[in-house]
Amino acid sequence: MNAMNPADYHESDLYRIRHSTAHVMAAAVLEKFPEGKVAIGPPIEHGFYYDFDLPRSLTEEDLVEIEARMKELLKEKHEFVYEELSPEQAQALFADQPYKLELIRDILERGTDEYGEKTAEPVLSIYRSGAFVDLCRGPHVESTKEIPPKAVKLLNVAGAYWRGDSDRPMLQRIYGTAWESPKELRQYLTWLEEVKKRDHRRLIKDLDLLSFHEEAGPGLAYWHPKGAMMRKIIEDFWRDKHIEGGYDFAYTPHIGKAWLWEKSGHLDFYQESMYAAMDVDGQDYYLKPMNCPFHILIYKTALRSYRELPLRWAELGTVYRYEKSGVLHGLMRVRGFTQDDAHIICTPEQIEDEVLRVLRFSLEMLRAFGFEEFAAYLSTRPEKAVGEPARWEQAQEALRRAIDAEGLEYAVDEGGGAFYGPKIDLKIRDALGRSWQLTTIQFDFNLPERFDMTYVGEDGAEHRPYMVHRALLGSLERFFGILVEHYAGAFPVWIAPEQARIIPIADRHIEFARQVEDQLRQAHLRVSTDASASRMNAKIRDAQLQKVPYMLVVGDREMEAASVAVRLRSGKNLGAMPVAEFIEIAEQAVASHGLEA
RNA sequence: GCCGACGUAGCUCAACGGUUGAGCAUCCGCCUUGUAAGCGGAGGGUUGUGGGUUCGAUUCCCACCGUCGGCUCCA
Repeated sequence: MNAMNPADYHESDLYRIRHSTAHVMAAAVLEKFPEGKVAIGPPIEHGFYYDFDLPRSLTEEDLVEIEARMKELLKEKHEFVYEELSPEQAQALFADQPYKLELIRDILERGTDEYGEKTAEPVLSIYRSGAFVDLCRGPHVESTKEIPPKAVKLLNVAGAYWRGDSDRPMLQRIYGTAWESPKELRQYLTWLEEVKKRDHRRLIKDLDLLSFHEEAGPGLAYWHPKGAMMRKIIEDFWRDKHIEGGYDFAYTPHIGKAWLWEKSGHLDFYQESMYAAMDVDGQDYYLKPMNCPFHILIYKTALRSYRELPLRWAELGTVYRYEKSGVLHGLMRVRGFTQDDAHIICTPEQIEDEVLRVLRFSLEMLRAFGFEEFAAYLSTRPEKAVGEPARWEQAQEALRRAIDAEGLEYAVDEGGGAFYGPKIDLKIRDALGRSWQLTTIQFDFNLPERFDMTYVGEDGAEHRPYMVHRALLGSLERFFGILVEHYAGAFPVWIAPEQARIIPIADRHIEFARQVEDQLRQAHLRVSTDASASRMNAKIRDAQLQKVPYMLVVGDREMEAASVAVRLRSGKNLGAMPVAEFIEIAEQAVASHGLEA
């Protein structure tokens, strides 16, 4: 399911098919609910949707019915006929469609199309197909005969605000998908099943990695021993890399007085997403939503010289944010999480080198975890911003040059930066072709000002340092969830919580199995022996389901030869080999960060 | 936060206006096994929580909590 680039997609036949299918769906819905109001219905990445204002909530059965009716309509082979209208004609045609009237007003007054995008000149165009007519800029297929009915499927219903505005009415959105052929639809549905199979919320349960507890608070993750082992491995690797990368570490508290958050501005801007204050000896304390103010306090414990810059301070800092209940999603969106945070404090002259260094560092880190495809996003100065324009300019240039130096493809989000500074975000593509934002590298012209951070320059005067926040993996929880889905739980050997499982065939082999286990443990492999009463086949099945990379079967023959019969979770059987040889193979896999071999 | 759906044993799911069932897992036996489930037995749920309707609710209604699909949001 690799995505086309947006411009190509917009011009494609597939786009037309989906856009037209959305119209056919709207036609079917209006037949069923003649009093229904229609909003907008664009193509999206893997299909289309259409928003409706209907007299009642749609059910699963409605969807089945609507889909069946759509297929009939498609078979009737309606032409899509384009027409341009005068404002009066358009208003008359859509007199009982308030959402369309609003769109017409916008097209005329704001020069935008029905999706709110700017257009060259306002044109009120419609497409007729059968009895259905919709305000629409197109493009569409010539006729519904271009849409194979068996390549169309409705997927689900969800609520969606009119114009995406939470102050406006909630509409019902029907999501559907459409393809050029039934075969492509089947492939897409298979892909959706694969997505579901890899869902980290399922896998963290099946693999006994983490849990959540309703009784103890939503959005708060509990790391079980196996998940904790993996996290430890990730953290150890992360720390070692940071030492090599010239970072120092900090540890800071989890709570701080209101003063800190007033000073940082968090209470002004983000209070609604902070956990409520707790009263301690008559003072308000808050759980930290970010680590930066703490690092700044450390910075300010000394008069800093330009000679000690750049400072690079990293912390796996656990923060708490009160995310709205409806947005929590497994490990991907939680209320308590650990950022792989760092702050770089440097002089203006150093900024370019530092940015490039971070970017390279990030790519190296992400590659180590098996991600190979990256895309960069540069977000620049918004209308409302703090900090001198010259600094913004310099920072943006530094970011741009770093991206160029690494040869990354990137998109610019003009005016998309935070009010306090420009940033680069890096997205990775996972094994299913989905992209996830991980790394963020953000300038901050706000906090150094608010906390009056300074350093003494060569000239003996005080200067304001640059400060860059960066998180490479983002949050450990979320990164973990992404890793789980990327590998479908079959982690590379170096990360796998259990690298090898020894499977004695009969009880008389258990003692030998323990000896082997001990040898492997001495070689720093994570290993266990399945001494249960089950048969070998059941033990293998169990290890397979737990996605253990190496299964070492030991029976009479192995005991005789002091060997292990190595089975990989891929199903491949390497046969018997001396224990030392297996250790070598496993160590090789660990060192290469690869899968079992 | 908003719209909709859902919440039954550790897990996956079934059933029902009238004293909840299965598979897997667990425990106990028997079997001692050669590359994805050997066989038998036992234990385990005041059906998310709190109200209401009813002779009677797990089932119907309301509220709350949580989960799921989205929307808004994501410093």
